[in-house]
Amino acid sequence: MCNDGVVPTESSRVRSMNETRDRILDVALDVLGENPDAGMGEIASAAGVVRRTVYGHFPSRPDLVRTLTERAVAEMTAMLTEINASDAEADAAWAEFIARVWPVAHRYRVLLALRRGEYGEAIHNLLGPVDELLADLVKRGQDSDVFAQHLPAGVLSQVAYGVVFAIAESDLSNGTRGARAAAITSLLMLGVPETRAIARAGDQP
Amino acid sequence: MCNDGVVPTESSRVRSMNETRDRILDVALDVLGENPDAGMGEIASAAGVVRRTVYGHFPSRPDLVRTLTERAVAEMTAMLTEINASDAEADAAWAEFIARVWPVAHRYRVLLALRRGEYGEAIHNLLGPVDELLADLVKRGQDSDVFAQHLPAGVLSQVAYGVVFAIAESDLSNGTRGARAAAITSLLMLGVPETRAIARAGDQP
DNA sequence: TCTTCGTTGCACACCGATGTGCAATCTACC
DNA sequence: GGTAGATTGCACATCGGTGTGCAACGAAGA
Repeated sequence: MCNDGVVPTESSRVRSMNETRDRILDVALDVLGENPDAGMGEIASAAGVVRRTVYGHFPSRPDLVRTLTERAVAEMTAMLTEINASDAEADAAWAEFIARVWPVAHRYRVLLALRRGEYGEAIHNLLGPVDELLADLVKRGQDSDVFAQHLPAGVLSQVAYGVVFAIAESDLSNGTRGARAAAITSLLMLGVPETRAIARAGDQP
Repeated sequence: MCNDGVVPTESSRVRSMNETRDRILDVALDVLGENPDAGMGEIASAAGVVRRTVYGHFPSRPDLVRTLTERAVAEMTAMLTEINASDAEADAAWAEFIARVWPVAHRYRVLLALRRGEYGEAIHNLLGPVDELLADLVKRGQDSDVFAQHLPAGVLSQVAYGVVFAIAESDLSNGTRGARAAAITSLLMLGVPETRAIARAGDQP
């Protein structure tokens, strides 16, 4: 009949299923963020669902984690390629990246913790593209003498955005205060002089 | 007879026992540094000893971890109180701290990873004094306008020495190159201008 | 109304790690 | 040589998490 849109196979049936699936993913990001070793049981109850149901959507725990990671990588790469495409100066681009990453940084903090440990290898591979884009941005900044060169772009970018997550974890994640602080701090570490760093961070209200 | 010195109760007996005990602790620091979730079995075999023997020295896994933490805390606090007692400028003191901490930073990296997860609470408490001393040093720097004030001393110190460990983990832990880079990076993040940061880091050969 | 299918609650087997017990073994010390 | 004690090798029980099977329930769809 009125098959409006795409793939309306079953209007309410598959929808509520997708809702629980998404809810499980959302909650899992939260729970694993608190404790990366949380079990399927914890995730299930946090999602208001029975453990058995989680296994109905994700065959195994690694599957769930992988899906989570792929989600994060997709978001991040989209954001980063867009920013990296602009011709803004590297420090301005970095500040914008922090501003846009901030609302989700705390959400995806689990990925940093998960990089070492069981799935470390897999996640590391998934996160590869993000790392590259980040390193590219820093390299661009170093080549244009906006960023310092006391460390190779690869490690500098890693450490710099590790700092962002570290700040995101420390209490003051309320409002934009944390975002500004994170932007300033990472810019300082990248070698941007204090006054300029503050100005760049201020560019993003 | 010749009871030379203190507590020579049994000269070679208890000594070889202490040797294995120390070896277990040393190796455990290593193994847990690679994988904080490593089991007693892994630690034991890495120490060239059977699992049962480890339980002979440490009643339980938490006991082992606690002993490890106490060791680290003792070393760190000793180092920090000494440095903090000097009347050097805050950035010079920080540079010296990094220089002295560097050789063991990679060794104690497990503590950073262990702060979240099972023993998180306990370790956090143990590490309290170290955190305080670090925060004191940064506060001193902020009060004398040597360090920036875009973040409260508490979180700034945490993030700054988190960076040191992060750099220590990233490959280039060979020689003093890494130490210099870590000192410069953390000083930059603390708000010290680049030229001065490089000079301070250079003070420590 | 009857069917479909996601969900539930319970069952179970499996696995790995923890911690303990105990006899056997080897070695430093008497 | 004999003995104490650390170490070993193996046994075992326990615990928690994983993944699966299956009969029920309940609500959307034919």
